[in-house]
Amino acid sequence: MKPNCTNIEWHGRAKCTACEVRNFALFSGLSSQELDSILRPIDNLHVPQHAVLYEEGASAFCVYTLRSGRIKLKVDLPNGGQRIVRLLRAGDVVGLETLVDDRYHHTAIALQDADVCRIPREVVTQLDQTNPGIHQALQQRWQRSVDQADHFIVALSTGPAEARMARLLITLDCTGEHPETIPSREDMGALLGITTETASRIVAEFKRRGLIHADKSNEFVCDQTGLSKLAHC
Amino acid sequence: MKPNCTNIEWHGRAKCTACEVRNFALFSGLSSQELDSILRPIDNLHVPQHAVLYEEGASAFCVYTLRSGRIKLKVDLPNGGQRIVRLLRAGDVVGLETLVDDRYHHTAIALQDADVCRIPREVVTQLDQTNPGIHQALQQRWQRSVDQADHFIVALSTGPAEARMARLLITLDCTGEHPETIPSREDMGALLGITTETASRIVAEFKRRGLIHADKSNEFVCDQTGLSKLAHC
DNA sequence: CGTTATGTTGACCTCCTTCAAAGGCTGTGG
DNA sequence: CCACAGCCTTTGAAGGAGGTCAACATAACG
Repeated sequence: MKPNCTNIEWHGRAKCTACEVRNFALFSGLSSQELDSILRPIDNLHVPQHAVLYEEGASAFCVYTLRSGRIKLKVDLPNGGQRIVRLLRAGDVVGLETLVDDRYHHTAIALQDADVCRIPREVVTQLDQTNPGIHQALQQRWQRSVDQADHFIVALSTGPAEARMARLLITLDCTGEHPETIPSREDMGALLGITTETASRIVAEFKRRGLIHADKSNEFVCDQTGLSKLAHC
Repeated sequence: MKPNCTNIEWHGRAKCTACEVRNFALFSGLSSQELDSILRPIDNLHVPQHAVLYEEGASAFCVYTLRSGRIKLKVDLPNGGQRIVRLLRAGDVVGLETLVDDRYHHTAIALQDADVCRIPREVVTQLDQTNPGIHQALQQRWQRSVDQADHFIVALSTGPAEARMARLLITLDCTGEHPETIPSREDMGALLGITTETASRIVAEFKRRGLIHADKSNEFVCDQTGLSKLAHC
């Protein structure tokens, strides 16, 4: 997790003004001028796979925008296990609770190598007050969190394990054009509220039925239509 | 569901300025003057038990503040069943998605007779722009929705059914001082992602073990400490 | 007082967990 | 380059938890 933007050497620094995240992320409503004046305290971090971005209960000073990669938000259970409550991808905001609470509510871990923009709380709150566009964008981000959480309840925590797994794979959206890295069986279990073994069994069975094709080491493609039949049960 | 505030006859109309909701709800940052100028378009509705406040997918023009009673947010499943994704009580805001979307994302139904304040979207958005206090309050409401959704994932959709039920009863917070109306077994099933029968079995078993005492018709009190032992499994 | 929802209980069977072991992949050191 | 360790995945067998279907009890209601 090494800083980038604050390092003048970093070639990506200049790209921030033309950052691809601008198009869908928090700052889409800003002019280049405004963007420049804010950019200084914002830092670009690389989060290697399995690295912890922040820990549940830790002091929260920053919000993050996910530029690439995938991040999971998990909560530790009293019995030693863990439950994943959110799965974030490029364009999602991480750690919004920073704006109203001084502690993070989850532990954020990179599922794959990820790039994030670290934004101090004050930057966001200030922009929020001065710029109506940001304000609207923030509300949308918040609602998106709610919608994603609801999806975890309705789609990933309801019904038999096989249907949940099918819905998870659909959620991951791994078509031929967009092959994705398949999560570990342990993570899939924590996502669906089932054991690692059951997750393994179901994935293995899906492979046998031809619903999943594991291309390379851990890239995979899946039959969306076939899966959606199972999802409706 | 009959309007109150707009009916000049209604005696509760005057109470709005001294509304007990003011203390914890959306308008806690407002002066009496400001409050008065806005109050006109706001209406107080009574929602009888089992009545539908709004339906999933319906056009969303209003946000609601829950003054009393309890409201469930549910989603219909493709197989005919249903999943409850939120349980709201006095002070909670209902239908926040109105501010960023023109459709409601859930169906809102009163578990018990409820009183709500109906607030047109424009009132909230306008206040949000002019009054920083409202702005902060709104963000907190939004985060609260996220936290409640997360609680449904972590506490009510994780682990064996008995532990989930124990956590649900703890969440309902029915001590001796605050006896609560126990939800129907069907609703408990939809809350926990289990069948009505299993919900019934567990509740009956809890009664036998003395963890729940059903006082009156459907008021009940429960042994919080006894339940929390089961919750940790 | 019959009729209809809602709660309770039983029997059976499926699904999932648990415990255990074997196979595969990766990295490391000899 | 091979051997070995460590981790993850896969698979098996057994037991338990929860689903399903059905009967019955109880409460609510006209």
